[in-house]
Amino acid sequence: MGRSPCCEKLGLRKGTWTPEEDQKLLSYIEQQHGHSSWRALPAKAGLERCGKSCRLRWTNYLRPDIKRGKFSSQEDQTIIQLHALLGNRWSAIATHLPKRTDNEIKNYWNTHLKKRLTKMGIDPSTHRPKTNALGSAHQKDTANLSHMAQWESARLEAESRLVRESKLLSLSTAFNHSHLSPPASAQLPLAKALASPLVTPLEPMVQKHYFHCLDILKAWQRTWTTTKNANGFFSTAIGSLQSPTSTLHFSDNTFAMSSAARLTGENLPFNSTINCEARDMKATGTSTWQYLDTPKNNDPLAVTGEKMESTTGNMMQLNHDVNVQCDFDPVGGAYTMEFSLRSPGFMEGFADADIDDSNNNPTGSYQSLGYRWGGDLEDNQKYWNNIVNEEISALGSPFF
DNA sequence: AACATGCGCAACCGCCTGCTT
DNA sequence: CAAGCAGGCGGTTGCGCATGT
Repeated sequence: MGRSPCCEKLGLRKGTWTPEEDQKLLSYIEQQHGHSSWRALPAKAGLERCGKSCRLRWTNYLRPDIKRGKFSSQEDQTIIQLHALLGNRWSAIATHLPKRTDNEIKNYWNTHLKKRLTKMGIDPSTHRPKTNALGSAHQKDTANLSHMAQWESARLEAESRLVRESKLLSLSTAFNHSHLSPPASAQLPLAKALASPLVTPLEPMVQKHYFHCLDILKAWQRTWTTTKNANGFFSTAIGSLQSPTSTLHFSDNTFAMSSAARLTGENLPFNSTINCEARDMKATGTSTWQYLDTPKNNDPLAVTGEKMESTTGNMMQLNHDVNVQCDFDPVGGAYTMEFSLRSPGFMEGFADADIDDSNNNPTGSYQSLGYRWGGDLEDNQKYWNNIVNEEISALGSPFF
């Protein structure tokens, strides 16, 4: 059906706004009537503009809660990471950068960040290193970004799961909301949930999806480091972990989401034991090890996983063994391994791995030190508040 | 000094979704 | 149920300014 442009009416001004026009619009909205109806606003405010133009001018420029000026390096990083995760969903990205508009972020991406990534040898659309154009040293420099880009696949999986969950939920009374009638919620785009302004209360179920997504972001923003000690053991851990700031409890088992914790390094374990510890939750599912990169000699891998089940409880011990076997010579092989857990709530993992590769039959252990999963709204709200207060570096997960 | 080129960004355009009638 | 309206979103344009020749 579409909608005809509202500026086609004769006599309506277009182009750059004058200070006088700005003042009229500002004065009308702030001191008189707000902006309940953009279409009716221009005439009432004495502006020869269409309502759409007024709305854009207000939201992108005149609104008092807009931060203008140079983007900080932290904002740069956030935009790049979010773009890798969300693509060109500028409104969704803007919700994670307080006081920045989607239009400003979009412009900044197109004029600065895109070029910067290109210079670094990163394809700005895929966030992967451009192939065949880089030396190994450069590849190392950009490995982290490549690693980040791998989370995109995890995100897509999570998003598709969210859509499936939404479909199921839409059949229940839980989704009885005017904005989410069954046919609409069955196609609930995650981006819509993300794009919802925080000042507008989200429908509770959508809030859960929203905060789960933030959890993904949080996990994704961590960096993994792998070091090898003097005894020939590799130790892999997530960096910058802090003490918990709140206690989470898991109140329902509605959602099935996955977390993915990745280990990156060289000559990582071939026979591994995974010990998972969780609390206040019921976790069922299958964990898998997966080589994300092709081993050096392209030998096939034999990966086995065991189904795990646990019970609920205040303090639950979840022991789970996974064997990862491969039959290629590990020497010189560099690859990435993925360990994923699926649970009723979102989990993000923290793990430590000790791998002994000092003999010809390398073994090692991979021990999870804690998980954080989707909890109730209040706790997640605290978490979100911390993010918007730019305190992400001081955040930690409850059980780390 | 004059012109060309590049850049940044505000603003526009067209499409989409959801709501109302 | 269809049509129209309002607002939101992402892609694109074009103006103004800075820089280069």
